[in-house]
Amino acid sequence: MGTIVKTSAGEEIMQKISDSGYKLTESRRVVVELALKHEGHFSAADLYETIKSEAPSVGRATVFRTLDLLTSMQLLEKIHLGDGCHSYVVCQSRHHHHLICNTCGLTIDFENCHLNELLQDLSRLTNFSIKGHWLEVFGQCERCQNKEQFAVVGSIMKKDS
Amino acid sequence: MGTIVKTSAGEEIMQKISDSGYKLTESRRVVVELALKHEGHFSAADLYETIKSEAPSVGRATVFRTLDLLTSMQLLEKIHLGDGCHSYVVCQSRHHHHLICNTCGLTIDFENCHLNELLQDLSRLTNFSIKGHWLEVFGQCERCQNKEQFAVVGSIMKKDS
DNA sequence: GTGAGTGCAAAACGTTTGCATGAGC
DNA sequence: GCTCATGCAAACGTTTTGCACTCAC
Repeated sequence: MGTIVKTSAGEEIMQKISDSGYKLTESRRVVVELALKHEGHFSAADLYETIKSEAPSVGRATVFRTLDLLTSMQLLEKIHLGDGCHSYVVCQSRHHHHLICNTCGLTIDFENCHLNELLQDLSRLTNFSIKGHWLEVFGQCERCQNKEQFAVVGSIMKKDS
Repeated sequence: MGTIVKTSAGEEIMQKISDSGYKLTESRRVVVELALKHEGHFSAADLYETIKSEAPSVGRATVFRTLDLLTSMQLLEKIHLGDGCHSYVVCQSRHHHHLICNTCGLTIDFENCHLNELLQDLSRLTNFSIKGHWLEVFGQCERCQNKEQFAVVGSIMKKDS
């Protein structure tokens, strides 16, 4: 307990932190490694819960500060879920969007949004100077679709267990 | 001061509230009318500030409760700004998206997002069952673009006023 | 050695809730 | 008159901040 396995992706991020002139501290390494452990998106609270059990010496404020740092370096991205909560996802490419599983949180990136034509039309019609856009797609991943079928059967079988 | 002008749009919303079986109270009327006063999006805090000066008897909790009610009736929609704050916009049509001015908050709805092809591709590639999507476009409206030009000139002219 | 970074606790923030009172139907 | 809705205040969860200490450079 308490041993944080260092991943290569984590080391890569630590390198970028160092390259940007920030110090390589143990707390930052913990936050980075545990953030990478999450398959999909995660909230600050999720991450802090994990940290409390795996590396209890790291404080809550440090989690928020490190998440902010990573977000400002575009290594993480803040996303919004349907219910209004915000979460973070690890960020790979420059301009991209997310396909998010509402059930398990699995997040898949995609790049080409084919929106250029729409944005040009909008700009022409409204005289807005368009600065950016934000697209998120919600659904259910293959695994959760299958699980849900099993779950229904299961709940019938062991009702009021 | 303290006089809430009743708009026809406001009366229309009040009618829908009544039709849905909710009571037509003075507080709800105040929230609806002052929400309609906002040209673009507004936060709960924005609205409560306005209410504190125009109708100070209405409590904070009522503002939140009424915003929730209007959102659940799809008369308002909760949107997310780039910085992570949520705001509300008055909602006209069924499926639509928003073009938002980053400077003044002016919000323009548009309906056709031409995303069907993209969503089909995504579904095919990932085996996700796609439930919905969310698109917001950010930019600067014509008026704010012009204002910004003046503002630059202005600040040069009366620097350190 | 120095200052950026930290942990802790308290504060701030936005939002929700419990409850006695009041207004709409 | 009955109930829903309200105002108030307190509680809540999340995020930020102030401060003394410490660790990476």
